[in-house]
This record gives sequence, C-alpha cells and structure tokens, in this order.
Amino acid sequence: MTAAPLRPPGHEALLAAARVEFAERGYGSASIRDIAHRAAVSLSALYHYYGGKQELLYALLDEGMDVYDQACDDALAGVGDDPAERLAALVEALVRFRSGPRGSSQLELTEGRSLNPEQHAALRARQATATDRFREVIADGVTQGLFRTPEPDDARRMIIAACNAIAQWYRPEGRTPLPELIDRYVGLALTVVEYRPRVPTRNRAVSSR
Amino acid sequence: MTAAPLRPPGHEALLAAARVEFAERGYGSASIRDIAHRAAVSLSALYHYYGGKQELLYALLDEGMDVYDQACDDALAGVGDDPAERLAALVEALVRFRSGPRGSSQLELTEGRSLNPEQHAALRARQATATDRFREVIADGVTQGLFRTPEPDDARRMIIAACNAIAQWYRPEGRTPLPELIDRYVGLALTVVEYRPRVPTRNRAVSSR
Amino acid sequence: MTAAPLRPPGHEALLAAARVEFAERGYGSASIRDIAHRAAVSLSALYHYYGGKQELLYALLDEGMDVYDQACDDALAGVGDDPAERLAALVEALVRFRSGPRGSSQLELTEGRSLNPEQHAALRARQATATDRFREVIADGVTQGLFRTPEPDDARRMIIAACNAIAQWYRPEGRTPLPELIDRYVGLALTVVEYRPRVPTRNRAVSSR
Amino acid sequence: MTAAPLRPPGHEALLAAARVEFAERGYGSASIRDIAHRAAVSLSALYHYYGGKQELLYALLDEGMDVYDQACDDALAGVGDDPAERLAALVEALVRFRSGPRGSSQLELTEGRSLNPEQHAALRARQATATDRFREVIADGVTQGLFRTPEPDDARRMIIAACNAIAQWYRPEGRTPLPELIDRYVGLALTVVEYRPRVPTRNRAVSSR
DNA sequence: AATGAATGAGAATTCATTCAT
DNA sequence: CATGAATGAATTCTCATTCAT
Repeated sequence: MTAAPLRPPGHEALLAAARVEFAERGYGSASIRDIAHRAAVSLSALYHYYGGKQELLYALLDEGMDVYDQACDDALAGVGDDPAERLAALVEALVRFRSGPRGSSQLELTEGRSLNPEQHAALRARQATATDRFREVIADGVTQGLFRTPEPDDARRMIIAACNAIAQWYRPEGRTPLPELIDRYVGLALTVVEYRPRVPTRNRAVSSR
Repeated sequence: MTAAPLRPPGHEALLAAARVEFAERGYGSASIRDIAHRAAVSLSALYHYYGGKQELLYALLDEGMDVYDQACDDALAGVGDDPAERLAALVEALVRFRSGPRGSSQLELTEGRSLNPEQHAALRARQATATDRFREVIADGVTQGLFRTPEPDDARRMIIAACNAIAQWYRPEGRTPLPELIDRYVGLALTVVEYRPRVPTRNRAVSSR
Repeated sequence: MTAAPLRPPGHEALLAAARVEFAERGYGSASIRDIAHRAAVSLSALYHYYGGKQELLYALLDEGMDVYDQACDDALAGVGDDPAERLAALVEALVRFRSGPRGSSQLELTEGRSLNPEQHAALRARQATATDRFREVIADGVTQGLFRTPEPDDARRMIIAACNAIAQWYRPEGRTPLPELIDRYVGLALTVVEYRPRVPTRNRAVSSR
Repeated sequence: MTAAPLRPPGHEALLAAARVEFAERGYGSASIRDIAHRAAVSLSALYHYYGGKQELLYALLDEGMDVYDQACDDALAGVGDDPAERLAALVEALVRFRSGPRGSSQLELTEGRSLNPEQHAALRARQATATDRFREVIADGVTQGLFRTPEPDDARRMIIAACNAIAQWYRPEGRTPLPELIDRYVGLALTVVEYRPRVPTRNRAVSSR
C-alpha cells in the first residue's frame, strides 16, 4: 500500500502546461483544450481538478508566489541583521526566481487582470507582502544610515523592476552564469540605495577619543 | 486654416479605444466589438480602416513607437554632447512617455507575441533602435570616463526597466508631480551608471600649476 | 467623332473575369470584389454596369447563350435539309462551343439555381429552345426513316450530355485536334440515333428489277 | 437485436440535410446554419461531428462514392465474364445511382473544387477508380471483337456523361419506370460501343464447313 | 458618369463549460 | 472518480451593397 500523493499526478503537468500556454499566448488567447493536451490530460480531468480557466490561472500564480515566498524566507534565514546583507539576499532570491522556470514569465505582473476580484485581491495581497520585504529592509538601511538614497520608494521600485525585467531577456543557456548575474544585480541594488558601509567600530572608537 | 489630418477622424478614437481595451483585458480577451463600441464607430468601419484585430494592435504599437521616437529625438536635440546630459534627456523622455497616456500600458512589452511574425519583427526592430539610443549614450559616458559602471549593459537594462515600470504604478492624479518624478529617475539613472562629473577645466588648470 | 461602343469597355473584361471566378469557385464562393479586381475595374464601376452579383451572372449566362445560338444558326444555315447533315452541324456547333472559352465552364447547367425566378425562367426558356433544335432534327430523321432509334428523347439527351461533358475534360492545349474531336462526336451522335443512310434511289430501282 | 450504427444518429440526418442544401444552393451559398437547422441538430453538434463546412462536404461526397462503389461491386458480382453483360451491369448501377437520392445531385462533379487539395485529390482518385471500371470492361469488349467502336475513350465518356445527366432531368415520380429507363440506357450504351454479338459457336462451326 | 468610403447583415468557427454515464 | 459527448454564447471576419460627392 502506497501513500496517495497529496495532489493528483496531473497537477504538476497541468500547471506547467498552463504556464507555457498562458505565457506564450496570453490568458485570453490560450485555449484550455491546448493546455490539457499539452499536459497529456483529458479536458474533463482538468475540470475535475480546477474549477475553470480562471481558477487554473489563479492556482498557477499562487503556486508561483509560494515558491518565491519560500525562496525569500530561506534567503533571509541564512543571513544576519545587516540591511545590506539582507537586501543582497532578497535580490539574489528575486534574480534566481526570475531567471528560473517559475518566474520566467511575468504572468503575475500582467495577467492578474484576468482574475476575478477576489482572486485578484488575494494575489495583490501576496505581492504587497513581497514588496514589503524590500521596503522594510531598505527602511532599516536608511534608518541605520547605511543607505543614503533620498527616495527609498523609487529605489525599491527600481530594484524590483530591474530584477523582474531579467525574465524578459535572460536565457539560462546564454553566456552569463547565474552567480555572476546575481553579483551584478546585487551590486546595482546597493548602488541604487547608495550604500555606504559603516566604518569599522574599532576605528570609530579610536577616533572618538 | 490647419492641415487636414492624414488619417480619417475615426482613427484616433479607434486607437485610443483599442489601447484601453487591450490594456485592461489583454489582446486575447479584448473584443473587437467592444473596441468599436468604445470608439463609437461601427464594427464595419473598424474593418474598413484596419485589416483586423492583429493589424489594429500593430498600428497601436507602431504609433506608440512613433510618439516615443519623436520624443527622444526632440529631447536629444535640445541638449549638447555631454553624456550625462544626454542620458538625462533620454530618461526624461522615457519617464514622460511611460507616465503619459500613450505609454501607460506596457502593450509593446507584453503583447508583441500576439502579432504575426512580420509585425513582431518590425516592432522588435524599432525597440532595438530605442534601446540603442541608451546603449550609445552610456557607452560614450563610459569611454569618456564619466560613467564608472563596470557593467553598462546591466545598467542600461536597469534604467529602462525602472522607467518602464513607472507605467505600472504612476497615476497622474497622484501626489507626485511629474517634474519631480523625472528628477528622481534621472538621479537614479546617474547613480546606476555611477556618474562622476568631470572637475571643471579651469580649476584643474589652476591646480596643475 | 467615333460611334460610342454599344457596351462600355469594361463589359467584356468584366464578363470574362466573372466567368473565370464563377467557374473556379462557384457563384456563392466567388467574390464580386475579386471579379472587379480581375477585370481591372473598380467595384463601383461594376455596380454601375450591372445591378449586382445576380445580374452579372445572368448577363454572363445570357451572353453565352447568344454566342451558342448564333453558332447554331450559322451552322444550320450552311447545310441543306438532310437530317443527318443538320444533326452533324448541331453537334459540331455544340462541340465547338463546349471546347471554347465561353462554354468551357458549365455555368448554365449548374448555376442557374443562383438566379432569381424570372432570370431562371428566361434562361431555361433559351435552353429549351436550344434543346428543341436537336429534338426537331432528330424527329425529322426518325420520320424520314433515317434515324432508327426507338427512343429519340434518350438519344437526344445522350448526345447533348456527351457534348456538354467535353467541357469537363477537354483542354485545347491537349493532343486531340478540334476537327478530329468533332468528327468523333458526330460519328457517335449518328451511332446513337442509329443512322441508316438512304440507299440511292437509282441504284435501288435498278437492283429491284 | 440489431447492430448499433457505427456513426452517431445525427450523422445520417446531417449528411442528408447537407446534400439537399449544397445541391439546391451550391456549396458557397449554402449556410451551415441552415444545414444544421434542416437536420434538426444544433450548430455545435454539427461542429462536434465534422470539422467544418469543407469536411462535411467531403464526408458527403465520400459517402456517395461508398454507395456507388458498393453498387458497382454488387452488380459485377452478379454477372459473368461477358463484356456486354458487364457493361450492362455497370450502366444499370450508374443509372440506379443517378436516379436515386444519393446521386441525384451532381455534387461530386461540380463541388470538388470546394474541397481542399488533399480532399480533392482523394475524391478524384476514387472517381478515377470508378471510371476505370468502365474503361476495363470496354477494353475487354474491344479486345474480344465484341465492341467495334473505334474510339473507346469517347464511347466511355459518352456513356458516363449520359448516365450522369439523368440526375438533371429524371424524377422518380415521373412516368418512366426505372427498369425501362435502365433498359434504354443499356441499349444506348451497347449502341455507342457498337456491340456486335458473337454468332453462336455451334452455328458458326456448322456454317464454316 | 463614376467612385471611394462606409455599413449592416450574416458567415464560419471557437471555446469554456456542463452533463449523463 | 473520471470521461466523452454535447452545446450556447460570443468572436472574428467577409461581403454584397449603398451613398455622398
């Protein structure tokens, strides 16, 4: 006797197929038949698992947020309190997400409009949470005098927009290795917030005498 | 006496209506009936002017590029040779475009996929031209030692992505006046390219003695 | 001052274009725009000359009957009273017509249904006249004992059907020269009516002694 | 207990309705809505069964060929080797087909142009097979000296054209009983090929002495 | 006389969804 | 649980025709 999988076997394939079709054609032009076909699943099975096209899209976007949230949490858990370190961790998580399969389509950014109001609201709440992670880290840095940017909101938007845009041009088979890409975007982010590292404590103590 | 418009009167309304519908619902979900209705034009008239839905989208995106290209040319014509000045001019043009009605939807970025291959290629060619304007200015700045960024490509992508993203959140009726927004994004752009102004020649001459 | 042509210059080209389009696509699938385009005539000009699609079709079929009727009259005028000679003349005229450009499409046979009742009736009246020519000649032959066929109606239908069918397979650029084709179909027609030439009177009188 | 029909119940009605509409109006002028309506079937059901208008036409023509082929096979199976007998059997089958509901419209002859190239080719291949049946029988008769026609191809075309034309004028409710019609067309066919029955062998042997 | 612009009616077709089994 | 058949609503688009000039 084997344990039943939590989700039917078709789910993963279905979500992957939906991601491809929605990304390639857009929600409105994508056909639910093609999605089922691509997933090698009967149309009826799709309707058995999901309530309809919209719900499938929502499940897709929601699962993407799951993955991204988890990645952010993991990244932050691995670093200390330093705002620069934390910002770097967030940027790394976002760059990894945007350069990977789950985030390579900007479905969350563009197809939220195709959800019904409740789904749309729920998605935006999750997105706000994701934005807040950046906002808080940058605010911390500013408070501590490490980030000198006079416009933290613009800086945050710029960083996130830049990372999101990676999905538009980055191809994993290209010549830029991911670690190098991460380094560069972390560097850019720190530039944008105008990061000025603290002078080591010992020196300052000395000079204060 | 004013020059007669080159295009029939319905065109402007039609393109405006199409922009709204495509932006709100996405190409696939937008109905050509609704577009005609919104433009207060008969469906037949729409087909009289444009060959179909795709062609309407193409005309829309193409006209947007016309406006943007013109804005860039005008902006560059008003400044001198200094790379920082020129970059500032380009950023201003892009911010203005993205915060205005023509560029407030990111249709060019997301709905190019809905064009046929020829249209898609034509659009991408125009987009490449637009990108090149930034690339050249940044390259100039780097060559002259004014822009210290080690990764001009990433810097360029970041600046453009940030400006593009303005369309996602900026509302003209909001509290940020456009000139201030421009100032901030110009500042961010110069930060990103790590602009270091040349020391004025006279001072340097004096100190060199 | 030159005499104005009875029909505007576009007429011939228009009818020729209509014949091709109707024959290739069928009345319902043919586009009046394509016809005008093929005739290098503006759509408005077409409507200026003809009342509409149906009227164009009628003019086309009517003109075809003009040509065929004329051909039959000419053929009969060239021969004497002998039923076999007259039948041969009619067959020749029909074979020539069906193998030529005007009759190469069987529009009169198939697209009469697309005419309105009055037009349809008028066309059928002309077709009946054409049929009667054959009927009378065959009846003469039977009366005179030259045609032995017991079923003159079937014989007539067979001859006409066979000649009409030429349009389906004959190609002028093929290897069968038209005169030979005519000979063969005349021969077939005489076989079908079971033609038995009269024995010359003098000989019979001599032999009867 | 009867065998379940291989095709859904709507198919028969749909094909019959399509035959009527296509025959009365022509492919291009016939409306798929009217066909569905006449068959008392929803438009969606029609599309569920057939891929579209063209496919419906193809199914119709193909089914007509099925019926005709079967009729020819049955007719030939019931007679011996004698070319005259075999020709008579083929003529009977064709006259029966053309005077019956399946063949009363000459759709195969006129609307093949409305098929796509593949369908068109497939149909023509079947038509060629049907033609070959006549060709072979006539060739046999000529070889055996029974058919004296000097132009077997023309004779064949004439016979087939004449039988096909029956669809244009024959009405089952008319005064000609079908068996009589068949006799007359068999007689005509034998006349056209110039059939000369073999003199019974015994007599010839006797007389040759 | 001649025409380019405009249009309303209707065409084929697609699609998400439901339902009986 | 799972599915194949069935469907109504909506979509894009074409076309013969008209009309103002």
